[in-house]
Amino acid sequence: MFLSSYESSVDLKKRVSIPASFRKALGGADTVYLWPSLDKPCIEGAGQSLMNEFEDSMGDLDLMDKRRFALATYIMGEARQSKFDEGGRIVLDAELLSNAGISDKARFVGLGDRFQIWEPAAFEAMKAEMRALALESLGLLKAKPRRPGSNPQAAE
Amino acid sequence: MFLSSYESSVDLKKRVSIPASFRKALGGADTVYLWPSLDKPCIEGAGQSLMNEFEDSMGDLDLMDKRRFALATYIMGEARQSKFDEGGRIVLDAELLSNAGISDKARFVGLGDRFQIWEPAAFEAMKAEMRALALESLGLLKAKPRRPGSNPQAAE
DNA sequence: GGGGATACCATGGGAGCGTATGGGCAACAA
DNA sequence: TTGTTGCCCATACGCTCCCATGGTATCCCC
Repeated sequence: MFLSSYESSVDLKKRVSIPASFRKALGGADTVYLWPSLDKPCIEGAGQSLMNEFEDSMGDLDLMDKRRFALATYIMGEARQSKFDEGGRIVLDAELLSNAGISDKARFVGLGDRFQIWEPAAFEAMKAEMRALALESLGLLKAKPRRPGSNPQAAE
Repeated sequence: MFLSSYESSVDLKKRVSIPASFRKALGGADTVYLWPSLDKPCIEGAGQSLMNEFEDSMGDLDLMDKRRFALATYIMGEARQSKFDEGGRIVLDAELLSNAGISDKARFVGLGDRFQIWEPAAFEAMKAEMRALALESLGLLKAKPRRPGSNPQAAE
């Protein structure tokens, strides 16, 4: 699971270190998938498993469904597979960088099944904007009844 | 279950001992999840099971739901997984400490399924404030006339 | 009940390792 | 050639893990 957030620097060769904990979350694989976010000025990234989920979900749509084509174009078409070096770094290409407005600092933000890479100031601004909504939405979590399968013992 | 409250000191390396009873509440696991409280100047913490509940609850929201994104950003993006050493200590990073205003003393407060870490004076202030509010609220309850449709049994 | 032994807990310090980051070099394309 | 890309080595710092110490509460035995 991608958790927490980290800031790392982009060097002259446009390389950034993927946070060590994110690399561990990828479970030993040496590649990540990256794509420009559809609706936000940032880069999104994930491992093989989320990519497979996308593929499966798309498989549920009709072959000629326009939406399928749109999704394929924007997700499959825009995604890149990046291999990181032994230092755990990847190279961000110019398109990804400019889409997110990143120059020399990049903030990695874990979102569970995926992560995002933001220009630090832009991330702070977005977060401030989201705060009220997050507070409201907390109620959604609390309202959830305990499911039969869960193990209450583990919390004690 | 996280119960009662304890005060422990933060050393030069920003380490704090997790109260022994809290460690027992984690049921043998050697990690805790920590995140800055969304609405209070303190740190919140919990074990794996509460984190799983968060993740599951979020999974119920639609992928493009703004609330899902807000929650993911504030919960997954802010939470850290901390492993404690054999002495039962964890390291608090600078962001968590500054958000809670903690310098050299930390008060652990059990809240059942999670716990909070406060700067001792801030905790006392909050408690005093809560007490006043609780007293006021009691007055409101007494003043309230019994409604016709209500069930007197349930209130007694 | 007093005294001591023991186990556990909180806290301090040090050493080794992993991570982040900079730079060099060769292969390849424009 | 010149710039770009992938691969490798080098280094410093910070963090994690481990060992050590002192204090306290509990239990047992005398």
